[in-house]
Amino acid sequence: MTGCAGLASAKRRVDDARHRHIGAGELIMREGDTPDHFSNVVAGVIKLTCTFPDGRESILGLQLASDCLGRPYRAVCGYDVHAVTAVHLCSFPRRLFESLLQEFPDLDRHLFKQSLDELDAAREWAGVLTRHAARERLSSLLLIIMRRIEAAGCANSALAANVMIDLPFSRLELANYLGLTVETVSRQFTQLKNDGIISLTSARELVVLDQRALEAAAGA
Amino acid sequence: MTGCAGLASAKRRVDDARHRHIGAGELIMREGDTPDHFSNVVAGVIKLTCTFPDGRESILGLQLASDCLGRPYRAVCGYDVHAVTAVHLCSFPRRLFESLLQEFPDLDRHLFKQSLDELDAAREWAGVLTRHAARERLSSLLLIIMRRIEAAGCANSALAANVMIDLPFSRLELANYLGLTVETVSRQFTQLKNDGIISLTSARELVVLDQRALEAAAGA
DNA sequence: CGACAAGTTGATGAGCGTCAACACTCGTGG
DNA sequence: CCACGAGTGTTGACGCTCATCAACTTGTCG
Repeated sequence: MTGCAGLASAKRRVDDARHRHIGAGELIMREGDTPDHFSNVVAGVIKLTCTFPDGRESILGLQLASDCLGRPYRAVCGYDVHAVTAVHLCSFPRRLFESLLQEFPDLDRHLFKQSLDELDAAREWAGVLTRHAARERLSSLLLIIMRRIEAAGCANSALAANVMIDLPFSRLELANYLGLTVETVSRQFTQLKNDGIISLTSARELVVLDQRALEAAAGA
Repeated sequence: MTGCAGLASAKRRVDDARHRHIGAGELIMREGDTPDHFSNVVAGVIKLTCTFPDGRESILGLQLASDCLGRPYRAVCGYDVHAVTAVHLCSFPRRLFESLLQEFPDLDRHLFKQSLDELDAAREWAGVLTRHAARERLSSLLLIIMRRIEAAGCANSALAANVMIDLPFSRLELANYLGLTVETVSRQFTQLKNDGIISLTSARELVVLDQRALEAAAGA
C-alpha cells in the first residue's frame, strides 16, 4: 500500500498544508458545515455519524489513515464527523486543493479510485446490516477490522497465527455501528468467547483464536 | 438534471457505442466477472446483489437511469448485477472508454462526482439499516423512491399532491433490500394502509396519502 | 378453467430490546 | 492506603417484534 502517495508528494510542494491534532471524541465537522479545508488522515480513526430525532446515533462509515476528509465538487458535509481515537490530520485550503487536482491528474485519479473503494466498503457494510442475527453482524465487523489491520501491513498476520485486535470503539459505538444495543453486543462477545472463537483480554483488546469459526459465525 | 451530459456528447463522437436491451430479471454480470465494457444506464432499474451461503440474497445497491455500470481503474465486479425491470444500456469498450476519460476531463470529473453521490446514498442506506423497526425501514425506502421519482423530474410532485409510486420490486426483492422477510414487508404495507398513510391500488402500485406521516414513520 | 407464482393473513416461537442490578476500572481526595 | 464516585461493561428477567411455518387468496398465463 503506497497510501496517498500522490497527495503526499503534492504536499511537499505546498507550504500551506497544516497539521492538526485532534483529541479522542472531539467533533471535527457537523452535518451541514461547509469546511474550507480538505484533509488527509495521517493517523487515528474517524467516524461519520448521524443522529436521529429519537436520540439514537448511527455510525455510517469510518475514515482511517490515508483516507481523505472532505470532498471535491461538493462543499457541504452530509453527516457529523467525530474523532474516535486521537487523530492527526494534514489539511489543505480548499481552493488550493482543487487547483492541485487540476495540476496533478494522478492525484485526481487516486482520489477517484479511493472513493470507489469506499463505495465498495459502504455497500459491503450495507450487506452485513441486512443480515439480522447479532452474532453475524459482530463477527463480520471483527473480520473487517482484522482485514484492515492486515492491510495496514503487519506481516505476521499472514501466518494465520492468532490475531490481536485493539478495538478503537466503545461498546456503545460498536452498537451504533451494528444497529444493536450495548447489551446485545456485550452478550455476543461473551458468547464468542465461550465458544472459544475469541479471547477477551480486556474490554477493548481481544484475540481471534479461530478465524475459520469466526467466518462461519459471520455467515459468509 | 442534465444526466450524463458529458458521456452523451462523447458518445455521439464515437461509433463503437453499442445499445443493449436486457429483459427483466436477467443477469447482467456475476461477481468476479471482468467485463470488457463500460455502460451507461439509459432506462430501467438494476440491482447489485450478493448471495450468502445459506441462500439468502441481499441487495447492496441500485443503479437507475443516468448511472454508470462498471468502473474505471477496477476491472473485477464485486457483486452480482441483475436487471430488475427491462433495462436499456449504452455500452463502450473498456479501453475506448478509458481513453475517453483522459481526453475529456469533464467526463472524468462528472463520473467522480457521481460516484461520490453514490457513496452518500450507500451510507445513507446503511443508516436506514441500523434502525431496527421494520416500519421505519419500509417507510424510509418508500421516501427514498419518492425522492428519486421527484428528482427524475415530474413537476407535479412539487405540489405536495399525493404521489403515485410504481414499485419496480417484488415483495421478495423489497425484503432482500430491507433485510426483512416477505411476510413482514407485506404486514407493514397493510399497516401503513390501515393507518391511512398510503393506499395500495395493486401490489406494485401505491399512492402516498400523507407524506408527513410517512416521514414520521421513517423516524427521521 | 386449471396451474403456478406472488401476495396476504394467521399462529407460534426465538431473538433482541428494554429495564434493572451488579462488577470493573480509573481518577480524585481524604 | 483506602474510600468514594462516575463511567463503562456485564449479566439477568421479561416483553415485544419479527422470523418461521402454514393456510389461504389473488393474479397471470397457458
